[in-house]
Amino acid sequence: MLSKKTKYGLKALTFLASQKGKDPVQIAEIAKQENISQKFLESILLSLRKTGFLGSKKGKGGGYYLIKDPKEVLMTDVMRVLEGPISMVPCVSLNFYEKCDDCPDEDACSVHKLMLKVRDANLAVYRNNTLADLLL
Amino acid sequence: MLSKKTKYGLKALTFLASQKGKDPVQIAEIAKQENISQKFLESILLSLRKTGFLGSKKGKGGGYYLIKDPKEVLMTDVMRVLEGPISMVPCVSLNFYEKCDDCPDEDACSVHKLMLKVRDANLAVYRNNTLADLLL
DNA sequence: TATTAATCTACTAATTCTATAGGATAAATG
DNA sequence: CATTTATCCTATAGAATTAGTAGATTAATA
Repeated sequence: MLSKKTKYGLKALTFLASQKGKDPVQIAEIAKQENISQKFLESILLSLRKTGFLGSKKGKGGGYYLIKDPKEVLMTDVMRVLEGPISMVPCVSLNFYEKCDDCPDEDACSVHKLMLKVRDANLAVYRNNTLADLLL
Repeated sequence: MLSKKTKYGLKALTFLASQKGKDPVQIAEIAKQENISQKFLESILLSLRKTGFLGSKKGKGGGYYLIKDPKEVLMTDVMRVLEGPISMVPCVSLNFYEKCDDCPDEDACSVHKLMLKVRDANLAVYRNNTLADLLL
């Protein structure tokens, strides 16, 4: 299941991408438009800022704004930050690889074999979609 | 992340599929060979029996055995039983559809749009793989 | 300086996951 | 028919994760 964090994060990014200008948008505005708990959204936007997707401005007229062009924002990167590894098991992860403690031989593992295919299929989708592709 | 339940279930199914004869295999034997907690595996095998993947026999010489030919066991069905819906959000699920309570218009939802593609990609993998494909 | 809005820390409630315990039931064997 | 063997079933408990809340702080603007 997709976490609410990811769901809300994607909606917020899409909302910001759909704004005409590059003026900062307040958390409260995004939360209202997208039906998201404001306090929860607050922490999500913060993490998106710390990972380089958003910029922010404090005080009056402040808010969040996209740093890059939506066409340059790959879903692989967004998903890894919001949802975590794209792989369903660490032993097939490109960016978060870990050996299974219970599995003596990776190459002989049926789960490993299946999850490799699943990983590749998901990567293909995320690599071929940018924030701009979510816009309409 | 793939749950341990699914991981263990897949390993058990593969183990049973790799057996030469159709003689029942005891839980203890599978648990030992695959490094799985026996009691946990017990409940997993039980659910696989109740959903028509396995048969069982009690008493001495008893155990679990595959009911179908591994070639006939689709990963779509296995995954749905062990891991639940293949879709990451209910609003794109074929078998477990539910409307999002926060989303006024599905067709305008960026998350919906992306997750449709993800679902299709995953379905393609699971539909094209049977238990027999995990064997080597 | 007053107002506005993001920042940060800490905490809580609910849910799900991963088991474990213990007895009931059924089948085979001698 | 009694004993052994192994599945069946219910209940429960600890750990981890998720989702959300509270409240004080910091920075920018007018």
